[in-house]
This record gives sequence, C-alpha cells and structure tokens, in this order.
Amino acid sequence: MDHAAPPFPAPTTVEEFRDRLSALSDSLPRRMRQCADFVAANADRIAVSTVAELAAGAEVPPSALMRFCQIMGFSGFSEMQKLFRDAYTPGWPDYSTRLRNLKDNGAGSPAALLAEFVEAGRLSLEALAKSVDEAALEAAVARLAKAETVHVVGLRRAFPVASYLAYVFEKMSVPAMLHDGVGKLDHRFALRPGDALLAITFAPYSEETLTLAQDARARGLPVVAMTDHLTSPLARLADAVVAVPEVDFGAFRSLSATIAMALALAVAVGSARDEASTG
Amino acid sequence: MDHAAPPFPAPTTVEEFRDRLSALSDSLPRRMRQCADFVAANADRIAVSTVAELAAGAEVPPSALMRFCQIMGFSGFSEMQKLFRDAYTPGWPDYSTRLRNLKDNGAGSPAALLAEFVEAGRLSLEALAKSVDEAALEAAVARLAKAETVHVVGLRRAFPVASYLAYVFEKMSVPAMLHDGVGKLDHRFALRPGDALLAITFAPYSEETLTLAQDARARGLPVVAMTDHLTSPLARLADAVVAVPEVDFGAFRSLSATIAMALALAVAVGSARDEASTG
DNA sequence: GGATGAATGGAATAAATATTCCAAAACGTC
DNA sequence: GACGTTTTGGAATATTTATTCCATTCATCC
Repeated sequence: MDHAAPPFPAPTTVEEFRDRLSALSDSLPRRMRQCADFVAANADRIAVSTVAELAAGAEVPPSALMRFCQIMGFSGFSEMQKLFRDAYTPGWPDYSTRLRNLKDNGAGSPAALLAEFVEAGRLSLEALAKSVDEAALEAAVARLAKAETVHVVGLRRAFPVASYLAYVFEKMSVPAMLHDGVGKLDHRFALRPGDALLAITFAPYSEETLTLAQDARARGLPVVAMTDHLTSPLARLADAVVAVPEVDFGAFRSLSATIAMALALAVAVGSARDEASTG
Repeated sequence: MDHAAPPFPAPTTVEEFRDRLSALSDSLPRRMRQCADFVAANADRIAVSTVAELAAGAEVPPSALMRFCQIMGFSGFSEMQKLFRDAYTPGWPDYSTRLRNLKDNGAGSPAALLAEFVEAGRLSLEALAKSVDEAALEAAVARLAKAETVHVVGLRRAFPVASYLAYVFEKMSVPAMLHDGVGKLDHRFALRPGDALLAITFAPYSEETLTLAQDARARGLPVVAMTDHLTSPLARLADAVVAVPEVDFGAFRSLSATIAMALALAVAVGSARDEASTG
C-alpha cells in the first residue's frame, strides 16, 4: 500500500474539524505541523482564500497544504473549503445592512445613536472573547468561591455592574453584600475575616473603590479586581485581576463586555460553591 | 463607442459599494435589477460564492451577473469579490474560533460560561438592530425631552439599567431622579406636573414598577416603557413603548441590548434638550 | 409594422486554481 | 556511512471558474 488512503471519514462540521485537528497535531511531521497551526489560528480565512494564499501564510509550498487536507480526511482542498463556506452564513443574515440603514437616519438621530452603541457593544464582546485570560479568570473564581461573604463594590459607571452582580449572587444563594455608598456610609467594617472583596472600577478610577480595596488588602482579605487594564491602580491592590476591554462610543461605555464577564464570574462562583457544599 | 466603459471608478469599500448600488438601482434594466436586489440582500455571500452560484441565486445567467459587475465599475467579478474578501477579515478575525476554544475548557468552566454570555450578548445586540422600531424610539425621545425632570424606575434585574440611565442623565445635565426603592420609600409624590416617567421591567414584571407607572399615568404624566414585548403589562400603561429583545443564557439576561437601548435613549434625550435650550 | 438600439442567453475561450506525480532531500536505523 | 523509509518541493496536468463574444430577442420610436 502506497501512501495510505485517509483512515478517517472527512469531518462534516467545523466542530469535528477542530477535534481532529487537536487530535492529530501531536503526531505530525514538521511541514504538516505548520499547516495545522496556521489553519487552527486562521480557520475563518479558509472560506475566502486560495490554496496558494493559505500555503504562503503557513510558509509551506502549496503541495504540502494539499497533503494536509488529505490527512484531515478530505479528498482535497476544495472539499475542505466547502465545509467552511457552508458554515459561514450564521451570524449576520442582514445585521450589518440593518445597522447601516439605522445610521442613515442621520447622525444624532436616536436610531443612529442606537446603531453606534450596538456596534460598540458588539466590538467589546468580540474583544473580550479574544483577550480573556482564562487562568486569571479561574483564579478569581477560586478566590471568591472560598469566601464566606462576597463584598461587591463599584461606583458611578461601574455601579450598574456591581448591582447586577449583587442580584445574581442573591439568586444563586451566594452570601453577598453590595457596597453602594448610600448615605456615604462605607461599611468597611462589614468585611470580616474569611470574606473577599470584588472591586470594579475603570479609568478615571473611583477613589472610594480604591480606598475600600486598599482597606481590605491591609486587613488580609483577598481582593479580586475587575478593571480595564492590568496596569490600573486597582490591579496593584488585587490578588486576582480580570481585565475587561470595553469600547466606548462618545463618552459612554457599552458595558456589554463587563456585564458578560460579571455574569460568568458570578455564575461560576455560584456553581463552585454548590459543588463544594453538596460534594 | 460600443457599450461605454464604466463611467465610475470601482468602489473601494463596502460602504461605497452600497452607495453606488442604491444610486443605480432605479435606472437599471430588468436583469440588472435582479442582480442588484439579490446582491444587496446577500452581500455577505459574495465573498464565498462563485459567479455561477450567485447567478443561480439571482435567477439570471452568469453572463448577466458579469455585466452587472462591470456596471458597478469593476473590471469583472473577481475584482468585486476581492473587495468583499478583504473586507471580510476584520469583522471577526478569529472571534468564533476563540469562542470555541473557550468552550472547549469544559462545560461549566468559567471560560465556557463566559463564552456563552458573550454569545448571548452578541445575539441580543443583533436582534435589537434588526427589530428596533425607529418611530417608537423617536416618540419616546420626544416625550422625555419635553419633561422637566425624568424619573427613572427599574428594579431587580432592571435596576442596573435604571442606575446606568440615571448616571448618563446626570452626566448630560438632564434633571433625573432614580427611584431605587431604598428604604421602601416610593417617592411617588416626587413626580410633579411637567415631569415624565421612564419605566423598565421585564417578565416577571416587577410589581412596584407597574404601580409607579400606573400612578404616574393616573396623574396625567407621560410614561415611557422599556420592556420585553409590546404586550407586556407595562406597555398598556405607557404613552411610548420601546421593545428590547434580549437573549438569556441560563437564568440570566445579558442586558447588552437593553443597555445599548438605554444609552441611545439617554444620549438622544440629552442632545434634544441641548438643542431646545440653546437653539 | 418595420427599423434601430438596447438587453439578453448561451456557447466558446481564457485565466486561475486545485491536484497529482515524481525526483530529490532529509531522516532514522543498522 | 550505506540503506530503506518518510517527507518535501516543484513542475506538469486536470479541473474549475471567470470572462468574452455574438447571434437572438425584446422593446421603442418613427
């Protein structure tokens, strides 16, 4: 037998494709490896590229890429490309068309503003998906899951997020306290040993939030930060930092990414605690 | 001169392309019209289709589609396709790839949860862009812009949105009052003639919010509703209704769409008032 | 109703693109 | 360091896909 026919049937979904990719990639010769790596990182470009373009991107000759397609179980490149072209449609049937129409209502019109904020939100979410540090996120969850009571603080622009966190924690039966600054009471002494603080602030950083974080840290309590950069003043005070990129339109943040992150954090903490108590 | 050479230079961006499309589409013979209509509705598929496929979709022979490309100012189909292939990349460089990788961390892991919430938020935003009723939005803005003080109410899940609205109104110097239910004080008598109420609630509808809306209506004040359906109990009490579709993941709303709408509303109201006072 | 010009469809051609094949190189083994 | 095996690169070929051209149809105006 010459160069054995594909031992696998061809993947029929992008999911299957990725599964096979990660299954194979360990036992692959050098050039094939390059193909696999490049394809994994640029899967979305397969649909709109030629063999020659992809091969150039992966820095291999076209024939190597052809061989790669066959190793993946396809008859050739065209069959592989078809998979990605078919899978491409979902996402925006006419979403961008619609956005454009909204903006055509004239700059400053409510509909045009809405289109801008929708776009900002979407960009924020995409940026978040791309930039999230999974290890940092898990570290944050671990800290909060061990706390007796989770204290949440976030003021001004961060307050909507903080209040939503408090709501979700309550729904998940996680003991939590929202530090909302009502009556200028700072409640700093509500933080007891065994508790943890989840602090949220973005540039320009809120003084009160930083102060409370500082205070918690001084007393040896774990501080988890949700902020805009790893270099923010809050990050320096924290034991675990979750960075959330957020796109502004005009003076205002979309908060979409921040809220998505807050939800993930809260739900993960909630289920971690459930497992700890029932398991 | 035979069939005149393209009088236009080729569009260099998708925007320009659409502009030309709507400029031309009135003065086009039948088959060209079919091409234009189909392309307008399926612009996103140009990048991944062949001439034959698109022609079939538009129900014209391939040669008609070729001519259409030339009328649009391109040398041929390939040049037109190149525009869309290039424009295709920036949208989601590897966003969906990344989401998949996050989900691969295992169901229930923080990263996987985050991926789900990001996806829910994105879907919400897209649904909002598609479903928004521009006239209703403008009506809502008009009502609020005329009010002396804007009263904002939203409790539980809607509270983050309400509090963000209050923040934005403040930043834009719009007199606004947040009804937050602190101390179970309902502050209903703070609503004075000339004011308006912006009420936010989603199923299951919050009793207190409905009560306040009812009260405002009984006293003849305009009520603007932000809610999930035109049939919600709040909608019946309102003079203007803004419906916001929102996708849940698990038990929790992403709020992305709701916040985008809230921002658009608040900023539009803010600038409308500016114009009224300075103009 | 016939002449004129634009519009159309399909078949022929040109170009681009994928695919195969084989000789040369690299690698590991004895 | 020679031998068999695997991997590689590039040139030759096959296939698909875009593009052109022209005969025919359709509409319009005289």
